[in-house]
Amino acid sequence: MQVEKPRRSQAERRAETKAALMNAARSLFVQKGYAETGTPELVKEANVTRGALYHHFSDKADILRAVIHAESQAVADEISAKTDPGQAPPDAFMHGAKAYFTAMKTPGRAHLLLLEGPNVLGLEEMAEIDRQTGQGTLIDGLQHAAAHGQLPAGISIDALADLLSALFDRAALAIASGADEGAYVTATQTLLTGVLKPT
Amino acid sequence: MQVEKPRRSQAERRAETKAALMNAARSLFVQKGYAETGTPELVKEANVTRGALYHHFSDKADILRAVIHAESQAVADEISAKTDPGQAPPDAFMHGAKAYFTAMKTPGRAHLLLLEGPNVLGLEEMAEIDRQTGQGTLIDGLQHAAAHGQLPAGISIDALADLLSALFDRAALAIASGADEGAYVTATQTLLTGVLKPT
DNA sequence: ACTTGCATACATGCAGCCTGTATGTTAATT
DNA sequence: AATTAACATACAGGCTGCATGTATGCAAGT
Repeated sequence: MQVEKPRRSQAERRAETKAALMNAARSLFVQKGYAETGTPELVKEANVTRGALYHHFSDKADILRAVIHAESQAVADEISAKTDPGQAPPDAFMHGAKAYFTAMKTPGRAHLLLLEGPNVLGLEEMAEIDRQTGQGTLIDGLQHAAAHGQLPAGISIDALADLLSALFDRAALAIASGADEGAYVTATQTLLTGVLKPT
Repeated sequence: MQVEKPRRSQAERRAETKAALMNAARSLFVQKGYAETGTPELVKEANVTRGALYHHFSDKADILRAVIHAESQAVADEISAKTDPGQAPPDAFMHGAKAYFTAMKTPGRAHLLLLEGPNVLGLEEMAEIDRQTGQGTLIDGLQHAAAHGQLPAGISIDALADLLSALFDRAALAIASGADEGAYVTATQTLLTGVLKPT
């Protein structure tokens, strides 16, 4: 019995172990939570050693950072794939929200992006990641709506975007946790149409 | 130099050390965060030993639980003191929200109740604490509004309450973090009046 | 083509800290 | 005086981050 050693290039080797670590991390962080997952258990699941882990990532939080980043990117991709860029503001928000809800239904994703992420990395860094991946879609949309006179005068777009963001997140989390999707979509829609008055 | 030993009753002694521990915990958890505060540091600040800590609390999270509970109770008390029970739903929510924002301005309170609490104890337990202290004011208010036909037909009160709760929390956190209070109050009001249509 | 030197990608071992518990001690209550 | 509550002290286990050791791919020179 000889274990085969398929001579891999450094780049391949590197990519494979990094992927193995991130897969194991995603799985365990979702299953048991970040704090309850130790690095010994993590590397065992990934079939590498702790040395490899600390070679690829600066510390334990850095793995979560990488996982979160990938997950956030996936959400942004899913949404932009299902979103029509030239859509009128009244419906555009609701379509975007639904796409967001759908993307967040991917198992474990809501847990990672809405719970573990903010907990470990903090709200500021999560906002920064959102900016890098999602490019501040919400604020753009609101500014567009404001330009068309569909927002009440004198309202702060930043504050409104912040509140709506919290709203969407909570809805996504509830839906992903098995709550009645229809109820949350309806409630979200009601709140949205309440601020966005037609031209 | 003789250190005085003021013969205290067991009840006094117990209350004093417990208070010292909770004060130290509140201070350090706010200053450095829960995870970054070790029990050795905590007991040093409280001038007791780790033995006392584990005599009064089952584990580290149990101290945070006690602090959170007290803080949540304080919020509930402040709000109910400034709230008129027999107020019409259109304004009642906004007055309640403002009272909530004000109560949450107490230094460290937002950090404890909206960040550390959910992180460490989880959303479910936080909801349970809210139920015990705040007695589900929001849902009551919404049901009252619905009974007077001030809510859109077919909307889920539970879902709406959940979303509004997330909204208020985010606003409170932003305000407590130094954001422009007026902007958030206005945005909150706009969203609220959007769902609550007058009779 | 082959070796020589080097950098990359890990593996292993160690030091420090932290949590929870078990056991010991003092002081109040009965 | 006996008992029990309220601590204090000591210990075991685990986990993180780093420091050091090793092997493998790679690139250059000859």
